[in-house]
Amino acid sequence: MQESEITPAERRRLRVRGAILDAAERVFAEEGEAGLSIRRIAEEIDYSPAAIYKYFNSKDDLVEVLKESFFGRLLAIVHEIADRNEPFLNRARRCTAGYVRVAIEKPHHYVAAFSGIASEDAASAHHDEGFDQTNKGQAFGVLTDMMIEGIEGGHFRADLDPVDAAKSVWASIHGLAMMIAHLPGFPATASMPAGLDQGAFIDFHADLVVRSLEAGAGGTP
Amino acid sequence: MQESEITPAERRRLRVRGAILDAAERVFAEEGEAGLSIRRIAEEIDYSPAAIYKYFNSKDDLVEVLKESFFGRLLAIVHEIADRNEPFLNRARRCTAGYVRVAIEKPHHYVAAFSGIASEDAASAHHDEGFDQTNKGQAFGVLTDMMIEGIEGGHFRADLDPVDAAKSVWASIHGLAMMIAHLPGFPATASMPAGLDQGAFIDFHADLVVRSLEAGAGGTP
DNA sequence: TATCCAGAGTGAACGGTGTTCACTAAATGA
DNA sequence: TCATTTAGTGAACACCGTTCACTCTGGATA
Repeated sequence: MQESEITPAERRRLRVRGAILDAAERVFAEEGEAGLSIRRIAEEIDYSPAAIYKYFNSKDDLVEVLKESFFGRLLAIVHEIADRNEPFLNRARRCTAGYVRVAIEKPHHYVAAFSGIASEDAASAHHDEGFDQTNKGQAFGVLTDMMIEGIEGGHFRADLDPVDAAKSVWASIHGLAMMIAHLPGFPATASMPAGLDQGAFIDFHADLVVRSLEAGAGGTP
Repeated sequence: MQESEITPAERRRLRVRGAILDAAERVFAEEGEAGLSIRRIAEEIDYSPAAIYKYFNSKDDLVEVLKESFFGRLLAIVHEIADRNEPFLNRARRCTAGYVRVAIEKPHHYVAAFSGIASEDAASAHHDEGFDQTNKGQAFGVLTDMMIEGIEGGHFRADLDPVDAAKSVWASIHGLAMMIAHLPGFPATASMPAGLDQGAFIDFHADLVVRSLEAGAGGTP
């Protein structure tokens, strides 16, 4: 027990667990949470539905793993962009646009990652994890750091609170990501007049979001 | 048959239909789409589950009515604010903040109104309704009109395309509404550092969103 | 008034869901 | 070799949306 070796049994277990997650990931990406069922996963990997419960306590737990790993990837990419060697405002724009682009690569994942959050958030608070321990907390940290850099560098308004500004920026780009995830093809949609295509619109939106923070803008006197 | 009088039978039918919608509305507001079941509605109004199907073709149809009526109310209130006699920038800020406030009054409704949209949007296009005939199209129209007014009045950057600007603004406020709907209490959340309270944050966000459009800001040269 | 029928309302069923539980069989440790 | 854990199973439970054959009744018609 105190050996840190990985036994063949453990390796087997990990492989089956991986197969379950792979199958789930595949179905989820294509058909979303609605199309994903325990029986479907079981069928896909030639096990009985009950077997899944030897590896996950519930369907929610399983889906939680998918969401966390997706969000982790999103975080990593945004982080990578944020650390590039580029003029600040370019980086800021690329970060916001990049967030949206990665988010909408797997619309079902992105939507789901925010849908079941209420309980999860309460749960993580209960587990005494600080806000910077969760994936969402880390994503938020990247954003806040960028605000601080922008304000201290004189790019952004000096009277901005970095935390509130970060939340506002997140809300704005989250909104675009959700719009695209829910109505695929947005901003080119049947219920709206045409305009920029999707790629250009993402950049346009990112530009506006960053611009709202810049020093020298109008606003309340 | 050609009489336009309302017969007692029709009145009865309308009353039962209303009772179904009332019960559904009540459950939906409290527990969301997950907690709403045909059997639950039937129980609530002392009918059998099968009876519901004499009034609605499917659960989706029923929920669609709830969503449409909520979105109609949201539209009406934003419209009302947009038409007030106030300085333009104030109106713009109040509109965006008002949208968020009304949206989060019934979080489940707001989320649902955007969740099942993909098919609905395709369906409405198929039915040859122009984009200004749908509730969403109308809401969008209000926003676009405001952009045009702002640009022509010299409040907003002259090089903005009103349609794209309206979409961007909508995305930004939609994002905040979704954030609050999904994580109740946002921006005061376990996974984020504290800052402005919810009411103040909505105004702050609205201010930033409007500011991003204002003439005289920085931005790409 | 007697008759007919459209339509409201029902109970039982179908196929689907997540989940549990008693059970077998195989692998592991002593 | 024996005991104990553990992977895996099939059947069942309680729910879900939906359908269907059925009864009953209110109102129009002959």
